[in-house]
Amino acid sequence: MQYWLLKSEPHCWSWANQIEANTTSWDGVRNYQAQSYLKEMHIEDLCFFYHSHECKIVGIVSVVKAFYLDSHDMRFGNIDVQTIRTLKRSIGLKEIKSFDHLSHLALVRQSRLSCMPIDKKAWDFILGLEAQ
DNA sequence: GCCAACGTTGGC
DNA sequence: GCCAACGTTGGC
Repeated sequence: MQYWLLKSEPHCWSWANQIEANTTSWDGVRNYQAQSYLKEMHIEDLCFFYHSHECKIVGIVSVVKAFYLDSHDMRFGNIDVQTIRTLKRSIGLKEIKSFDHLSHLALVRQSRLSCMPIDKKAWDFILGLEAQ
């Protein structure tokens, strides 16, 4: 089981859209590094759903279909994700940045990356913030 | 809305 | 294959 973070521009695809759709193809990733992470994802992996611009994690989705080529553009591929749940409270980038032991995250180091791994330790810690 | 930090393109 | 110019993303 691996953990990830997926960024979405809320004006394009918001958490509300995700809840309504329940299952959706995660397409439109056009960055080489992000694509390579998509390829590494497996069914049942969990992903934070992050709103860019608002800069906060709002929910959790799971991978329900592994990497497959996009039918319209064979140079790139997608995965499918399913809504798991909304976080009890959203967790902002500012808060994440306030912890030194989270400074290694690509979320902090590579702001432009839209799809990235989250190690289990960081995943558990961030989820723990939810209850506070 | 601005701009830093990338990624991409194309002329050489 | 280098790199200048340009385009894009996302945090602020």
